[in-house]
This record gives sequence, structure tokens and C-alpha cells, in this order.
Amino acid sequence: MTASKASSRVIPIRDFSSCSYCSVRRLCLPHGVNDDDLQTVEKIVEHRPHYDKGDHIFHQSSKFSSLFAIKSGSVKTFGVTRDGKEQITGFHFPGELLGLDAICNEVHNCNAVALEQTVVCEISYDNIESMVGEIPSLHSDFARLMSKELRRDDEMLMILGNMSAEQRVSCFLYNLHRRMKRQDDVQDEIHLPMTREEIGNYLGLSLETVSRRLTGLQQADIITVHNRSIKLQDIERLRSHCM
Amino acid sequence: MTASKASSRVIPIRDFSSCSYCSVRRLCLPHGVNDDDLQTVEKIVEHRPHYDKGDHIFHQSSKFSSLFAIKSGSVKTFGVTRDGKEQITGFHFPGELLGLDAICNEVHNCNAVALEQTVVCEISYDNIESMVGEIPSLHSDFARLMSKELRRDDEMLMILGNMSAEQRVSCFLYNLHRRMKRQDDVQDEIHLPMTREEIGNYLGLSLETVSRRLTGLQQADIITVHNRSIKLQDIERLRSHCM
DNA sequence: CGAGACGTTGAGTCCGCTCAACGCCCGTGG
DNA sequence: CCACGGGCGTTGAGCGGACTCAACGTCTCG
Repeated sequence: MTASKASSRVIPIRDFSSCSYCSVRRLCLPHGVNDDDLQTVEKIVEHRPHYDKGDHIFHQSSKFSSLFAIKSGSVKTFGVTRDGKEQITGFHFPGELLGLDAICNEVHNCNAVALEQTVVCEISYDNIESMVGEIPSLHSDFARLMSKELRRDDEMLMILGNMSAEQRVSCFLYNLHRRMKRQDDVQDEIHLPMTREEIGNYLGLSLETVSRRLTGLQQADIITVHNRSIKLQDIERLRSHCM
Repeated sequence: MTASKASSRVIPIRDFSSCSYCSVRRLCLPHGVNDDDLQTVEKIVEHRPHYDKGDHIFHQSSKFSSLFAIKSGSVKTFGVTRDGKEQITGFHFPGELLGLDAICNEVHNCNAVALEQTVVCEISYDNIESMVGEIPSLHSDFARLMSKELRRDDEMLMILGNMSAEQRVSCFLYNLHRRMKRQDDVQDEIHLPMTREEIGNYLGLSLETVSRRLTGLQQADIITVHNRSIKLQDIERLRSHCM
């Protein structure tokens, strides 16, 4: 393997838990590290907490000091309303960064809970700030990350604003598909790490409605449902259901 | 008037269109400028476009190059779905920054349209980036701003997720009140720059429902409605309706 | 002062919610 | 091995809140 095509070389096994595929690796790894050094470098990253299903990564109202990059697994973030109900504001997957909404006042705005066995990198925000001081170009990366998060939220606002139940579920699956497809070789099969109730909570629907719409999409030969695994039979038609 | 209490001195006339009250002034003004120099400095800011009601500040899918800080007036941002309907994702007021969601791929994700006569400061993003390079502490300010925007979006997701029509309208008014109260001396009176239809679109309700809920809140002696001006008669009870 | 945009109110409909029953899967313990 | 139980998912019946459609009232601005 030559080093001539450094930026586009093929990585033999797609290990998405490695730093190579992490969208925030420029934030936690030393400046100027190249791809070949990554495997060495990532072994010295310090905090790599493992979480089981149901474990809290951080709590609402707790003091913010670190961001968390998801290496493997999946996470839900949710707020708790004053009458005690939880409202899910997002599902998060490997390569994504948690805790950005806590920067503004250094208090976590939501709870983050693992939906399955999950590994994250804890990145001290002080470290990030001092690294941005030394390497100003990191600011751009960081701003882009936050901007992307804003865009995702706005997309969700558009879904919740005026879409029907069927459209919401279709959008949910389609977006999941788009986010997953860098992660699975089997691109047209999604494994849902969350319950129907959690999907409904997120989409502003009851769990029964989620269930009904999934079977509806199945009867239309658009998907095949097997418990939590969803096979996308006709992605184009799924996409057309989103509008 | 002594200058001894520099950080809490009284500013005679609260001119919220001045840079003194702008949340992003550290981004567009030279480093280290103190409050007393502001009035001089802000006269040399270059781009200060004026917009009339209905004017576009930027268009969805157009190339991103600047952020826009609102100096006076108000703005709605909205996306257009594939079937041509608009979905409002936010209302924006003086001191707030528009265009943050376009940083990630340099294309505007939404339209921004003035709801009334509006003045903004156009701030070249290249300028911001190079200033962050020179003054690293600006990075923190910028990250805080984006984080705050994320938090606002998440709050909205919680509202749209499971609240009833009455709760949505109450939350809308209460949030508006909180954002307004730094801007108006008459703190318990809100002037709405948008139509019922735009409120409904934003809240995921029909315009008729918005109208009905407003009269409902009026009949409960919580607010008094006079066209677009809403007098908050009982803020505590309004707040309790939000949950 | 007239036209059009905006807002209110009423009547009827429908989508999604609630309540309820049942089935499936799986781990646990007798 | 089966029984049991709990979590999760599906399906049905009936209800209700928000939407749609429609008419009318009111404000704004040329």
C-alpha cells in the first residue's frame, strides 16, 4: 500500500468505532496527525466510558464540562417536562457529538441515555477551547459540526410542523437510512435500537399509531417489518411518502 | 453620573438597535472596544441593509457567505417542502443571528423574510473566521451563540412533540414574553409581528385554532387580545398553562 | 372609501389518541 | 422441561381535539 493517495486510500475493514470515521476526530486528536498514525494515537485517548442499555451519559441540569463523541451504539436525548413526562429530542449514532446545547450556559439541557451497549469518547471542553486557541482552523470544524446539528433540528421542526402520521414515520425511516448507510454494508436494512414508544414520543405520535403506520407501509410493499429490523423494499417510494 | 460602576452603568435611552445591546457585537466589532467607543465604532460598520415587510434577507439553497445580526424589526425563517408549502422554523428578533445553519455546507437551509421594517448587520463569515484566528477567545462567544440556538430548537421540539393546542399557544406567548422583556419597557404587552396563520404554521396548528385558543386564554382572564397586541394579565397562570 | 388581507366564529368531519385485549419473545426460576 | 411474568408489539373500538370548510366581521392602506 503506497502513501501517495493519502486522502482517498481504502481502509480494509470498516471499523466505525475507530477514530478514522469519527466526525470529530480533529477535535480530540493532536494537530496534524495523519490517517496512518490514527490507530496508534487513538489508543492513548483517555476516557472511553462503556455504557449499558439505560445508562445515563449525562443528566439534565448537571454541570457541563465535556462533550461526548459516540464511537459505537446509540443514544437518545430527552428533556423532562414539568409534569414529569419525557420528550425525546433526538437519537444519536456513531460519529455524532453530544452535549453541544450545554455550551451556552454550562448546564446540560437534556438527558442522554444509551439505547444499547454504547462506547463514547469523553472530550473535555476546556481541552477543545485551548486547542482551538492553538490551532485556529479547528474553529471551522467545530462551527460546522454545530451548524449541522442545527440543520438536523430544523429538519425535525419541519417534520413536526405539519406532517401526517404516515409522513412522519416515513421520514423517520428515510432519515435513519441516510444516516445509517455509511455504517452498514447491508444498506437497505435498518435495526431500530429504540422501542415503538420512543419513536412515537420523538415523532409526536402514540406508540399505537407508529405500529399501525409501520404495518401500513408494509402492506404497501414499501418495507418489511420484523420486530425491530426494518427492510426497505422500495426506498424511492418511501422517499416519496415523506412529502 | 459617575463612571465608577462601568459594568452596570445606566444607559439613558435603551436603543436596542445600537451595537451596545447586540449579542454578537464581539463578532463584528474590533477587539477590546469598550462600551464608550461603541457609538463611534458602529458608525463605520459597512453593510446595514434595510428590509421592508416581505423582503428576503436570504433564500433557501442560495450560497452562504455572511451571517446577519438583527438590529431592529423581526424575521421569520422557513423551509419549503417539496409540495410547495412553507414551514416556519423560527421567529427572530433584535440581537439574534441568522444563517448559522448554513455554515456546515455553505448553502442556506431556509428562507429568511422580514416580518416588518427590519435592519440587519451583514457580517462576512470569512471576516469572523479570520477574527477568530486573531482573537481565539471569540471562539467561545461564537460557540455559545450557536449552542443557544440549538437549545432554542430543542425547546421547540419539546413543544411540538406532545403539547395540546392551548399549551402550544401559551408557550409561544410566554417564550415571546421572555425574549421581549429585555426590549420593551412595557413588559407585559407583546406586539405580534406575524399573522395568526404564521403562528399556526410555526406551532403545527391551523390559524383558526390559534385564534380560538387566544380567545380562550382571554376568556380565562390570562391575556387581553387586541388585534396583534397581546396584554399579559396573569403571567404566572400563563406559565402554568405551558405544562 | 373601497378592496383585500387578516381575524373570528360556527358546523361537521376525520385523524390520531385512549383504552383494552391479546400475542410474541425471552429470561428466570421452580 | 414448562410455568410464569414482564416488556414489547399489534390490533380493534370508540372518542375527542384539531382540521376543514364556510360565512361574516374588522382592520389597513392605497
